[in-house]
Amino acid sequence: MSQQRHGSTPGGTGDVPAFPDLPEATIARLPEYLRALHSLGEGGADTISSEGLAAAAGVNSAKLRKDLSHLGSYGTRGVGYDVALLIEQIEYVLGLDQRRAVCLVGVGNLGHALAGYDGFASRGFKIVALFDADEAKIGERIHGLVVRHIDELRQVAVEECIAIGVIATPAGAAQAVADELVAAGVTSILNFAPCVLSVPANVDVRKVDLAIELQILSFHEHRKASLTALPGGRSAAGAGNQEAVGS
Amino acid sequence: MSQQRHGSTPGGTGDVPAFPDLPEATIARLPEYLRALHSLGEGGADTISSEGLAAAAGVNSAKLRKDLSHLGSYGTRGVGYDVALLIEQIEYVLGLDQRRAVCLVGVGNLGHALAGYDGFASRGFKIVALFDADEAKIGERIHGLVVRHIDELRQVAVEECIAIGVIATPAGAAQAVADELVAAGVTSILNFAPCVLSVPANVDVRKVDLAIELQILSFHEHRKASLTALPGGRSAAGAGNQEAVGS
DNA sequence: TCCTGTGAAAATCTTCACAGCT
DNA sequence: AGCTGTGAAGATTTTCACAGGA
Repeated sequence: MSQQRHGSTPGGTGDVPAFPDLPEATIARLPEYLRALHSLGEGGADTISSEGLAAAAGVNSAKLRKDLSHLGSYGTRGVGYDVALLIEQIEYVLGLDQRRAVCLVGVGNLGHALAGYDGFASRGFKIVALFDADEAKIGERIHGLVVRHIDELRQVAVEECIAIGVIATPAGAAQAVADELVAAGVTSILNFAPCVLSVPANVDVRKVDLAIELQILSFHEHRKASLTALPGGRSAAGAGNQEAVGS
Repeated sequence: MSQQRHGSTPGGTGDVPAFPDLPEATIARLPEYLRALHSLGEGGADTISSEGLAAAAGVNSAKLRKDLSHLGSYGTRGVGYDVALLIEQIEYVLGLDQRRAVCLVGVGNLGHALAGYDGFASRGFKIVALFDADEAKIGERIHGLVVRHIDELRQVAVEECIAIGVIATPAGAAQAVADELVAAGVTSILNFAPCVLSVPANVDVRKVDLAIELQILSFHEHRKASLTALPGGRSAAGAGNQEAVGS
C-alpha cells in the first residue's frame, strides 16, 4: 500500500553502508517477527528454529528464512536463530534502537483511544504531543498530555523532534493536517482518516482504514455464502490471509 | 488464468453463477474505489474516467481499469464509468447490500473508541453487541449499547446473526475470544490484538496492529536518515513515480 | 542427523501499450 | 477525437527443494 517506491541504490560505487534494501513485503513482516521473538523470549527460549518462529508469527518457514536472509546470516544451521541476537538485529534495521517521537492530531473518539493505547509505548514509541483544532478540546488532559492547538504544531514538532505524525481527524481535515505535518518537517505519517493524502515524494504515508477492513471481510462472507449455496464448493483454498496454523 | 466474464464456463464444472473470483489485491482496493466514488458522487459527478477515479483513490489508472475489468464491463469507452452504477456493482460484490451485524469484544481503551467509531455505521456496518470479560464493565452503556458478559456471546451471536467479530482485547485473551467466536459460528474476524490467531480454514482473519504500522514507518525513517547521512545522498531518490501531487 | 540459506520455479501483481468501441 | 478493456511484458513475491554447514 505504500504510496511510493523506495528504489535507492544510488548509482555511486557501493560503499553502501549497512543498509540492506529489503523488499517491502519483508519490511512489513519484520515487526511481526519481532513481536513473536519477544513473546518466545519471555517464554524462556534462547534459540528458535525457522519453523517455530514462523508458526509464532503466522507465516510459513520458507518465507521467514528468506526474509531473515536479507538481513544477513544470523542463524546457525542445525540449531536455529539466537533469539536475543535476532531481536537486536531486527530492532536495529527497523530503527527502533532510537526513540522516535510521535504526535497525534485529532483527539476525537479514535484519537482519544490512540493517545492511551498501551501498544505504542510498550513497543518503542512515545506520543509526545496531542493536537486538535477544536477550541473546546484545547487544554484537556489525556493520559498525561495536554491537548494543544494545531497552530502550535510547527513549533512543537521542532522542539520535540517529532518523527512520525498520526492523523486521527475526520477525512475533511486530514489533508490540511498532512500539509501542516509536512511543513513541520515530519516525514512519516500514519493516517486513520478515510481519504487519500497527497504528500511530497520523500514523505511516507501508511493508511489504516477500519471500515475498509470490515468491507474486505464482508466480501469474503459474501463469497463464502455464495459457495455454500452451491453444490460441492471447494473449501477455502487460499481464502484467509493467515496460515492454517497447526500447532 | 485469464478468467472470463460470467459466461458459461465450458466443461460443465457447474454453472458457477455470478461470483467472479477476484485477485486478493483487487479485493483490497475495491473499498477504496467505493469510498472515492461516493466522494465523487457527492461532488455531483455522474460519470468519471479511470484517470479521475484512480487519482481520487490514490492508484494509477491502468491498475484501476484492470481491477474494474474483473467485475465486468461497466465503463463506456470514450466516456468513463457511470458513478452510480459502479457504486452499485462494487457494493454488490463486496456484499454490502446486505446488512452485516458486527460484534465487538473487549471494551477497553481501543474497544471503547471502536464502539463509537462513526466510520463503521456510515459505511454499512452496525455494531449490535459489545462484550467484555471484566465484571466491572458489564452493564455499562456505550454509545447506546450495553456491555454484556462474554459468556453470552454464543447465544447473542445466533440471535443477532452476527457475521463479523471484532477483537479488541489484550493479546493474552484474544485466542480464547477467537475460539468463542468460531464456536458461535462467526466466520470473519477483525483482530486488533497483537498476536496471531489460529482458526479453522473457513474462517477469515484480518489483523490490524497499530504498533506494527509505526514500526514500518520507523524503518523508513531509519532508511531515510541513513541516506541523507551519506555523502552525495541528497534527494537523489527522484525516481519517485507518485501520481502528480496536485497541490 | 537437523536446520539454515538460497538458487530456481511458480504464482501473483503491476505496468505498458494498443486494439477497438463510442 | 477520447477512453475502456486487455493481451503481453515486467516486477515482485512466494514456494519449492536441496546444497552445505553445525
